[in-house]
Amino acid sequence: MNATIKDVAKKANVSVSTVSLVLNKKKGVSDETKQKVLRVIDELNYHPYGIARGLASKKRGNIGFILTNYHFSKAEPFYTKIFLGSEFEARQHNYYILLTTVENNFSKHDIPRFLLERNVDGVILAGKVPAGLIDYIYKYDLPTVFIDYFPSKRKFFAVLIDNLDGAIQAVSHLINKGHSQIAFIGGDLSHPSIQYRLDGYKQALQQANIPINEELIITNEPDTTDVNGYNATCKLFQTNQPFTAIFAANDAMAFGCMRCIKEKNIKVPDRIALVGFDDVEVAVQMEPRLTTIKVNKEDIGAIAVKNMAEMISTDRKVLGKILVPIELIVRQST
Amino acid sequence: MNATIKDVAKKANVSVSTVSLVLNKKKGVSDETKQKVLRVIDELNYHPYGIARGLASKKRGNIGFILTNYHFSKAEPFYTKIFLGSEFEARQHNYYILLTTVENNFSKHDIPRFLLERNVDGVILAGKVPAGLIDYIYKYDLPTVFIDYFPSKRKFFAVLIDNLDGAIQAVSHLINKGHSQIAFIGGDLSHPSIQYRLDGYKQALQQANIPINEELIITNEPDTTDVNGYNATCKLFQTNQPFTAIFAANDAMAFGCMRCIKEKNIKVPDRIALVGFDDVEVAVQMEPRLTTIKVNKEDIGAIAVKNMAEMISTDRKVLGKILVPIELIVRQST
DNA sequence: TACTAATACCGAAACGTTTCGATGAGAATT
DNA sequence: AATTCTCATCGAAACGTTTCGGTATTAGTA
Repeated sequence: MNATIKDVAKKANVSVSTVSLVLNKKKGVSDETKQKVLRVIDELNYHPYGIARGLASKKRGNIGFILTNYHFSKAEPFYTKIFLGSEFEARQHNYYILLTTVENNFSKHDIPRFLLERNVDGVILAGKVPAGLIDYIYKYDLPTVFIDYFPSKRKFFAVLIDNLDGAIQAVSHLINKGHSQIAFIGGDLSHPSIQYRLDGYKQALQQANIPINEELIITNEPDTTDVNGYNATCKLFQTNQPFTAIFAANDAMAFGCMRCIKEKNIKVPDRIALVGFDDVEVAVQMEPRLTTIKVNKEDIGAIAVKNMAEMISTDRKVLGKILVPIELIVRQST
Repeated sequence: MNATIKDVAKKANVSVSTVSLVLNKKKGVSDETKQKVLRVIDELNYHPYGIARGLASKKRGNIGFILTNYHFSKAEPFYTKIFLGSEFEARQHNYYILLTTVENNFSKHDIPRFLLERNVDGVILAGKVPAGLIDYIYKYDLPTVFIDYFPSKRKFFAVLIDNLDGAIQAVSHLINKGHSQIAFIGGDLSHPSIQYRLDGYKQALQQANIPINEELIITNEPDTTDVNGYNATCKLFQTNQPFTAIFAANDAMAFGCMRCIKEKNIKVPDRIALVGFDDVEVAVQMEPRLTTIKVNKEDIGAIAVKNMAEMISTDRKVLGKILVPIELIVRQST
């Protein structure tokens, strides 16, 4: 039904291998034959059969993209956007992304099928994936890129958000606005990103010679969700420490924070200014609109794929971290 | 490096074809040899090489998933959730989803590569995809499933939201709450979904013997976004028609609607009740929380894949529409 | 007992490419 | 004139499966 390379060869009066050479833009074909072959390819509307190509060449043309179920089904499409960025970039390099989600409680029975069937040339791991899975992948010795997370005791290549710089910019912005009593609400310090944001908060204060008031740092929430932002803010008010601004570890917490502030009938930004982190969609829908640190999520995915493509083509592993720059977005809440 | 079917055959003292039979659970193998082969497979940690399998069997084990760029990057992950549902269901049936996004202004140069390389056994098209692409796919004669959209002049199989029923339930709910002056705000009636929601609105009123007041129906917005919801609501107030409830064509519009109402310092639900459609994430974050019609997005994707898997395995095309049931979620806005 | 049917298994072709070593024709070097 | 080199092209193996026709072996039937 569909034309094969044989049909092309026959019609062009050359051998199959010559057609293959033309197809793969390899040298050793005269210009004349090349043109002839290309013409026939066009006439027959021929396109190489991907799977046969893969079998012969050992190249799959696929990149596996693994994230946890939890990360993919979360309300804010943070990782989804990263994935989208990967998808776009992948097409530039002629790769498909095979996406799979894994459960947090990983067992050896849910090893992604694309690994078992050796269906990918490399793997991108986004977010905090189970350690068991990471172990497994390292055995395969496949090019691997981590996103927004990295394994503690291995060599790796990771694309990360510049959390430190983001936090510094956020807090410096508040300082420039005249604030000096600035609170921090966060949670889950075991996640490197949150720890860096706290570090940045402290550094910014130090740079401005503002003493750090530990009572204004609320970090004992279990997670960085809306509800925890609400709770942390309530706790903050209970300390009775004076403050005029809050830096929330992410937008979700900022959202909960705002709810708490509104309940107390306090005006934002008049009496309290608020800055978030991530620039998720809801940040714009907040009332007043949230000043925050923008992370270009699509870029992250694209960078990951770009490096992956390079690893695959050069056949050597890159190591290290890439910090993706952030941007301060000033809106109404400060 | 990796064990092949030959290795298994040799070690189990059987032929390659026998191993293949065991692998594919076909009959014609004695229980004894089957056990022997399975044991060796386990010992060698053998797993068939997907690509070779595909080449020999003509089955690809992939399903293409196409949506427009616009639909994938939109704020609310409506289609993303559908995609996630597909992904989960696909794994149940041992398929991969190859996702690709296409531009709205489609040209023959951006035909998804998985079609050119014949890398998929079927295609799922989510949302309003360019007609040119649809034409192309029909030429391939691949199993095809549409989601939330269908081509006007072709035979097709589609998974759709039960918009009519949803609208009837939404409006009936308002009527049961004692409302009789109920407005409708919508836009883009050319999209079948919105038209059905308007139809349902009218039917519900008729069932309750409430006359339809055309002045309370605002549908001349270009699209169903937040901003348009805001504008439509402003227009509604300008008509000076009395009303006590609004049915918005979707949650995004309901969100804009709420903004407009709040600006006028009108209490919801005390003076005006509000119902949306879709149950997107922000519906819960609205203040007051939005009563709406819940659409199970993951289900939609799952149903699409389930039917696709069936089409592929039975090798015949199913035609018709599947209406996915909806659910009224009563929250604070009514 | 001789023939047929069913069962378990095998060998080899086929799937559509890439790749590598071989070949022949000219051109360049000795 | 003989030799080597380069270049364009080709033939065939290889990739790892599935599948189909064939063949012993055994069981069943007349």
